[in-house]
Amino acid sequence: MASGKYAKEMDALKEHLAKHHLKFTRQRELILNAFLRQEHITAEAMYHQLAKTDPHLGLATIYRTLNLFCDAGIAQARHFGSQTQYDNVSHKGHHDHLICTGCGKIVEFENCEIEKLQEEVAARNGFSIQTHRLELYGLCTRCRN
Amino acid sequence: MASGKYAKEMDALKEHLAKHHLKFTRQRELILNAFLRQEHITAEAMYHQLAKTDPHLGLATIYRTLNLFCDAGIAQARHFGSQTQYDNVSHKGHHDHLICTGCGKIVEFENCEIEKLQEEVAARNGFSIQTHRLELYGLCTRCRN
DNA sequence: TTGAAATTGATAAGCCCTCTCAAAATTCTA
DNA sequence: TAGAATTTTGAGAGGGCTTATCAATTTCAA
Repeated sequence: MASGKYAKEMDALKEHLAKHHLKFTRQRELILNAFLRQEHITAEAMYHQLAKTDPHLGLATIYRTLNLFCDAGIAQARHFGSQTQYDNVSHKGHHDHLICTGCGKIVEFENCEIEKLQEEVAARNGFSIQTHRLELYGLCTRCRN
Repeated sequence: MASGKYAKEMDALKEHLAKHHLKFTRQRELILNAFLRQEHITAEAMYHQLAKTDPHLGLATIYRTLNLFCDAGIAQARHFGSQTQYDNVSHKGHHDHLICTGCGKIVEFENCEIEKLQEEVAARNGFSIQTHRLELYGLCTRCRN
């Protein structure tokens, strides 16, 4: 049992590592702690952020580790524009996105009723939801003219 | 007024072209007709599909044209994996997905209540929805053991 | 402690998409 | 309708983001 601020996710990671014969490294711990402070981040952004304290951390390692987090259910990759955003699944207030197809504007929102209906749909099909992704595409007020 | 199976979209395209001082070309007509037969397609897939009958149609032209369709409101780009999917906006019968993170099983579903709530959220934020994407990730019955 | 196996960092390579530019096609003008 | 002006096309070069490669290092189980 790990202790500390992010004990739950640390345990989830360790369990995933053990199950797949992977190893717990300084870099993985480092990147996990940095990642969990964010709601969502790109590999590039994390690279620059960590470079301040760990200048020798490679970009490839960041990518590999964030993808590992996705496998472990801690992160979720989302393609946004030309880059990949890694979302923090455990972040409270999971939010969804309204995306304007005209100007690219993004509005975040949260809706409990929708989430409840999602649970119902999942239950009807024998699924237990771990996470979800909802993106609404349309035109914002300004672009509708 | 265009005639034929896809008259409505053809008119929409011509109107957009006229408004922006662009030209109506053989390639644009060709690609539009091929595109409207699909629910969604990638530029690469369309390139190979059209190569059978028009081997000299360039990939860059496909990309340019599909992006033009997006500007004209006929198509909509969506990043999926490493590629861009161009969705046929006029296509009805949108469905969502339940995805098992254990075995990869995918179940399609449709839920009017969720769609209604989506409309409400969008309206509250001044958006008019063109399309959406909803994916629920979790474990199916079998994988939960 | 020791050896097998996994990971790392640097960079090359790959993929997807856009840019460039001369030749061709379309549209406008008279 | 002929010619001029403008846009588009096709082919390949270029660019951004991500993954593959590989020798050196680190982890972990026995």
